[in-house]
Amino acid sequence: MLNQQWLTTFISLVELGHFTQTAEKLFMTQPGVSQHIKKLEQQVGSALINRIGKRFELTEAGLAVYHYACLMQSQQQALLDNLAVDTPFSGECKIGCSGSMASLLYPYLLKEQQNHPDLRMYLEAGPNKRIIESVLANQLDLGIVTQNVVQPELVSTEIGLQSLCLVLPKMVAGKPYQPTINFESLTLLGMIEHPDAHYYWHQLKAAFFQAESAITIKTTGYVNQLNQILLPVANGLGFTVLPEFAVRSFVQHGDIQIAKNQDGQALIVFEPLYLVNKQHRVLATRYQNIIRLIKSLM
Amino acid sequence: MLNQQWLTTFISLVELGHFTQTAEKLFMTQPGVSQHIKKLEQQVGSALINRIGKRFELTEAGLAVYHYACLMQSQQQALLDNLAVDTPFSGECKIGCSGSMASLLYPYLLKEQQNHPDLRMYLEAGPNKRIIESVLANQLDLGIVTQNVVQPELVSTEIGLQSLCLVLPKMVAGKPYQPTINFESLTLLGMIEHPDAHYYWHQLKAAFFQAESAITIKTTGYVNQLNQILLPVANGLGFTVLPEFAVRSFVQHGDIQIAKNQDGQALIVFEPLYLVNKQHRVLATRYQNIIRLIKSLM
DNA sequence: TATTATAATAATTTTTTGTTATTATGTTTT
DNA sequence: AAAACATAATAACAAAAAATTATTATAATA
Repeated sequence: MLNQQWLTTFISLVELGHFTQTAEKLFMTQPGVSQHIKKLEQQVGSALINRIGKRFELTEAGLAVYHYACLMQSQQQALLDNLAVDTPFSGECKIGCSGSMASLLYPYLLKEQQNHPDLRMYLEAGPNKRIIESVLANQLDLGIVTQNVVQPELVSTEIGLQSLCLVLPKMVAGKPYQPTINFESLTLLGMIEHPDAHYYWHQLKAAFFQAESAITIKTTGYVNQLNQILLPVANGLGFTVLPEFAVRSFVQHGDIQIAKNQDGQALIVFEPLYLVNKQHRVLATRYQNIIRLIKSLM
Repeated sequence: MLNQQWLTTFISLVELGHFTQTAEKLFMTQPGVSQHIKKLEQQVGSALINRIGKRFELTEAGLAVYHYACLMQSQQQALLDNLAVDTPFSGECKIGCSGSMASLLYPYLLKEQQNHPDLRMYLEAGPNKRIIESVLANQLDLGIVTQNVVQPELVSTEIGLQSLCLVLPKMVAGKPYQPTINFESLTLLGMIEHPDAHYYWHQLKAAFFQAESAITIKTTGYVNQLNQILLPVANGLGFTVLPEFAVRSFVQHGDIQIAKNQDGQALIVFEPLYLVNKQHRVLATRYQNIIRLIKSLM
């Protein structure tokens, strides 16, 4: 790797055009400057300056290295400036959660960013598994998941409950569809899949259809855009399982309904939400505020 | 400045997660790795890793420094790759010339770039003086000027002649304008200025109006966009002086005419064009081709 | 619990870097 | 044109930095 100190010397030399003056400016001796340049030329593998008597002219390579050196210097300054601060309202917040959680959370995060323009929100929606992997790989600092992770590298804190409900069409093939369903009718209707559908369905099945747990349900569609998952349901093409707040924000609310069991009780299960972060990475101060915001929303 | 070698060690450490393995990979000993990290932390001014027993976790600063180090490495690779090659058909060509010359030259330069996609043409139009300054400051490698520069830092080679002509409107205030002019009629008409107008006018005056050289001509307009200089002339608002090829490429050719003297001879002066570059900077190979192209156009 | 593996520390050697003194060669001044 | 001055290269030496070896403490693992 190119020696940065030599690059610094080279910058001064180019700008002053003078070995002795460069030495004075950098509190070193003139032979030191000569040495730095010579070594830099060796490292780079080509002449940087063209010596004309006691003056010199930059070579093609010299000009390129000069520009490079200037770039390095400014980038390093930027790095050091960044490292110095750990303020509560600036910096990048890298968070991951499910798609439905993202659509709930993102507006609030953006509002936060508007209030504090030096914050930069980076929100990634994905399934539990990928979020956990990303947190482990330092690509995300904070994850919101529905599983209580047991890995020793991670800490998880319960922050609240989310209610999952089974969403049905109001009409199927032109006829009203009964909200008081049984497992067989679901089997006939089929499921609209989405990234978390399998996991959500598993939760619901465990709560309400323990007996039939072995039977698999046919899939009648797949979308991974949250705001489009309920469209096929509204069109009578299948049922799906989603968090309640995601269902409430659906526009064509009249075309869907939440399933009930024989007693008229809504088919809803509550599942805990966990905040996940790496055990030994101290979260930056700015996350305290974000965590408070997330908790207040649950 | 951050020591690049230490950064390299840090990159390996982060990626391998292991001091001993890092040492092996970089052909050094394990205490050396420990030393590098310690020194880097001192230089940066904050801890880069959080030591948990024999394992470690990156800190906020550590992650930032890791990203920085990766960036440095790729940028340096890019630099060294660039330095290695001096091929005739790749690299940046930084050339300066007058606006009119630019409009003649640019299409050919672009054609050259299309034939050799690794070439990058950077053409700057400006007055002689600025071109010479830019060449001196290494912002341009090659200049085309109309003055035979005498500075010892520069070399200039004559490459041809350019013909300057005095352009008049066909009509002024609804009446045909006589192309056989004298100095007085020009004085009445006024001049449309552009960046090189003064210098061009000086040349023409010296050739045809030596007696009246002290008299100044009023200015009736100014544009620095070459393709718009002749518009006010076409509208009868003034005369101007331009290279002949720039006049020929003007669209509303019917609205302008080239001045003649009493003998019916066109008022044209030839002025030499010079290629200028720095004496002690060896031009990259790619310029040989460009110079050949320029000469062929003259 | 014993064994193995890993990283930190201290002491020493090696390498690198910087300085002084000197020389050769340009620049400027008279 | 000659003398005075200034500048950069070189060589020899001193100082500082970095790498290694040997050792120890401690964590991970069988």
